This record gives sequence, C-alpha cells and structure tokens, in this order.
Amino acid sequence: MPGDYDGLRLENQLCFPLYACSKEIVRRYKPLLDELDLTYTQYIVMMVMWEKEKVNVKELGESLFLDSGTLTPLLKKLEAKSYISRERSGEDERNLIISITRKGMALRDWAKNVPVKMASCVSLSADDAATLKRILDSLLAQFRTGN
Amino acid sequence: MPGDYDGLRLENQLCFPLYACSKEIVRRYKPLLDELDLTYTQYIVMMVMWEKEKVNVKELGESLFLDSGTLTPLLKKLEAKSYISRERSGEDERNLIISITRKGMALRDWAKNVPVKMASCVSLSADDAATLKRILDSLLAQFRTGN
DNA sequence: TACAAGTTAATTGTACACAATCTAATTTTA
DNA sequence: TAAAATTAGATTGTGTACAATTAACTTGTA
Repeated sequence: MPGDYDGLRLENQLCFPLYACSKEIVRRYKPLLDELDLTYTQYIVMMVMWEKEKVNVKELGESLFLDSGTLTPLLKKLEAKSYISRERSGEDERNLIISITRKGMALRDWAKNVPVKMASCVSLSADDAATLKRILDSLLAQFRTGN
Repeated sequence: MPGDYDGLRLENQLCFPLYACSKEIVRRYKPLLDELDLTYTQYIVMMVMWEKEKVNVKELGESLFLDSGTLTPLLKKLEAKSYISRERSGEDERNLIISITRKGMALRDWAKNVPVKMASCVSLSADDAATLKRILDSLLAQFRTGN
C-alpha cells in the first residue's frame, strides 16, 4: 500500500524536532554557562537550589526528571566547586540533604542575565513562545502523573 | 529589586520543559525500539536510511543535528547488526558512504507500527500536535541557517 | 519486636552528545 | 604546481542519561 511508511518519515515526526531543538538550544547555552563553570544540567540543578536552598536527591530528581544515576556524580561535581554541600539527614539516614552554599547563592547574581541573553538567541514570537510553553508544560504534567 | 531573579525560576523556563519532554518521550520509545534492537538515535538514523538508501556521514549529521563523534561509533554498531554497510567513496576517499542492507530495509516493516503506538502513548490534541510541530520546525529551520 | 517490605542513594554498565584535536584526502592559490 | 587552506571522518576526553542492581536504612505488621 502506498503511504504505508509515511509515519516513519523524519519530516513527519514530532519527537525528532523536539529532540533536536532541545539539543540545539542546550548547545547555545554552553558559552553563557561556561562563564559560570556550569553545564546545562548543573545549571537547572542550581535553579532548584536557588529557590529551595535545601532538598534531598529524590525531590531534586522529581523536579528535574533525573534519577540518582545522573544526579549522584553531578552533585559531587557541584560540591567540588563549592556551590552546594551534601550531608545525610539525621532524622532519616537514607536521605542526602543538598544545601546551597554562600558561593552557590552568590552565583545567582552572575546567572541572572543568562535567560535574557538566551531569549535574544532564539527568535520566537511572544505568542509562539507562550503556546510552546503551554503545550510542553501540559505534556510534562501528564508525564508526572504516571501516564 | 524584587523579581530580579524571576527569569531564573524553573517554572519560567522554556528550554527546561523542552529538554524534559524530549527525554521523557525518548524514554517511552525504548520498549518499542527494544523489539527492533535499536536505540532512539539508531532509530532516527535508520529513518534517514529508509528514505535515502545511501548517504555519507556529513549529510546524515546535517539531517539529524549530530556530529561524527556521535555518528562514528553508532554507525559501527549498526554495521555490526548488519542493518547498514560502510565503505569509502571511490571518487573522494574522505567520504564514507553508508548504505542500507537488505536486512536494514526489512526492518522497516517491523518499525512501521512504532509511530502509531507512540501516538497513543502521548495524548495531545491534533491541534496542539500540529502547532507544536509548526513551532519546533520553524526553530529547527532557524538553527539550520546558522543563527 | 523480629523481619519482610519498602525507600533512598550509590554503583555498574551501556549509549549517547559534543568540543577539541588529529589524520588523510582534496582543493585553492600564490 | 607545490605549499596552504579546507574538508571529512575518526579519536579523545568529559559529562550526562538511564536501566538494573546493590546496600543501608526505615517502616509496617504478624
């Protein structure tokens, strides 16, 4: 049957442009984040820390859709840079409490221009940006509730 | 100034939901692609091969936004599975020509249900899916033309 | 209250991703 | 046309990602 393979054409994919856009945008973050000595993943971890100041690995993972296999080595690197500290909870020794340090909090002032600079790097109308965000957030909400 | 750090709030990011959705969707592909003995990246390479039958690494990389550091080992794995073959061009020895094999082409029949199954896995209205695709494709086009 | 069940991080193993560098082949140009 | 510049892939090194397993700790319950 003609058109039997249309679903397999790259141009008909929805996941592929999502995957490629994500990578390309993260790549554009790199020069900005290099100045902060952060990778993109480390940057989004710091975003959570700037807001919460204290979290355990599980909460962090749920916020960012990352598991301990990714977070454990990454958090050790952030600790080596003195942006966070890691210590076991006294109440429940299974929990590792991540706390932001003074140096980590100070980094926020250096970081606050990153979103502004990125916005100018990706040209998207305000409408499209809002629509894109609405759709992606609804997908993420769907993924959070199990699916 | 109050609100000075609003741009750094995770909930105000556009890149983060893009990044997280991309990963979550790719993760949902895994059980389907396991049956084909393909990873997601290998799957999109095969998508190009099913359409073109012959390409060099550079063209493949431009189609998929991947570089030789990613493609070289991945193509060797696809060759080990006999889905593709790799040989230098006679005309220009710098070019490596990737050709799909009979076995690789046969895989297309097993793969053709993957897009259908994925569609049912991500619930998105037809409208939102079309809008999402339009916006992402326009971003990708922008990235292709330098930016 | 012992102990099975569940929870939290850490570890292991595989597979991308990409910057930077290298090598070989081809093209340009002085 | 020989040296310089360019191009195409391969290699190296670092950093995610995530499935599967493990180990330590806590909790629920018989």
